[in-house]
Amino acid sequence: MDVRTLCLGILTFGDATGYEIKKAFEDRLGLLYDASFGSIYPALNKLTEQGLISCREESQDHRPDKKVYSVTQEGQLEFIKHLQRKPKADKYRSDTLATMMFAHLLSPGKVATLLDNYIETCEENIATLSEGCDMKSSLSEKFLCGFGIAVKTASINYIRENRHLIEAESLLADSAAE
Amino acid sequence: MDVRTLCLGILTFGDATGYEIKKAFEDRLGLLYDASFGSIYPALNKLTEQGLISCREESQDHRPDKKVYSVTQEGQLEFIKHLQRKPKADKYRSDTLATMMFAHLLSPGKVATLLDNYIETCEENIATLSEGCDMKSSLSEKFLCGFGIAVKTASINYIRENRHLIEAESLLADSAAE
DNA sequence: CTGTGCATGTAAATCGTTACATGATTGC
DNA sequence: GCAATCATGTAACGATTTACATGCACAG
Repeated sequence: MDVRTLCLGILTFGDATGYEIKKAFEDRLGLLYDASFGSIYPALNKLTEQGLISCREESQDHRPDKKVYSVTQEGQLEFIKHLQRKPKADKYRSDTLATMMFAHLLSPGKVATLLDNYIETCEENIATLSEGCDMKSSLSEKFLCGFGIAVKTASINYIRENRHLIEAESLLADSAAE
Repeated sequence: MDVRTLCLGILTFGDATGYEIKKAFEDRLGLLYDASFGSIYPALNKLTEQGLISCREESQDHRPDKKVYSVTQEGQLEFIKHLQRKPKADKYRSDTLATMMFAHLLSPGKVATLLDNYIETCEENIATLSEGCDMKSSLSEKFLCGFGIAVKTASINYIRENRHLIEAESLLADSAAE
């Protein structure tokens, strides 16, 4: 799903400014998708052009003016139509795991450190998600949060139980290099 | 990791043509990364320009000529240097899961179908990975394969146990719409 | 007085896919 | 005869990030 579509979707939860949409990306979809201002603002302009959202300007005291966006009927319909499409396959990108494919080029110490750091990051993710999970209002947010926790927990367990495989590969290459 | 770097890495396993590198992406990294010819061939040309790989042309009987690439010493060093860098955070992109965030706009039937299909896809992934896992020669490949299986298995279990959350959200919105 | 939060935007650069272009061989 | 596999490449297009540009308010 591209930023444009996701912005439209986020606005179905209620009116918001570009700035708030950025936060919604972090809060609601942080696990899956993110977007920078450089993609959000142009996306909002395009959606407005297309009549899928509307915009009203509000001036504030002690704050910069803001543009509050709302979904139009066409926008809501367009988004629902988009949701009917066959979802694309998941994609899991991991620099660390990719690096592990080249364990034959790394020292056993480096491999161990990478795996330790990876586990640590997963644990931090779980902590953040657990914290957030209770605060979330909607069931779907709890669902996604829990999904993240489940996947990260499984990742940690797998690595703890199988890191010897990758560490062996590195050792092997290391001794061969002598 | 970008395609250029990954091509360099794949070549550390042995010489290969662009075509074979494409297959290596599928075989070794299919779970994590993929690349099209449109990115591989230009990457190989650039790496050659930079002197990180070298190229020899081989003509074949009954087959088109091919260009076989090898990593140079500089290339190997450059790649190892790249591996030392702090790996970027993992990113899990899922259209299906993102769609679930908008369950309030979907019929309960649609949500159920999406989840069923998602589980089915995960099961297919697991089957493919299990099959492949035995055939893999290197320990690191087995490790990655196993990782995929572990994550997908955890995903399925989580969804089976928690799909009621998301299905409730959809039902709620559905009844409110009446 | 410095960083953080609020608030919006543009332009350049990066990275990648898709589609096109070409062409032989092998298996069904 | 048609699809698949082998084999290489370019060009158009799309999406997104990064860096830049601006500016006020509040807390430590």
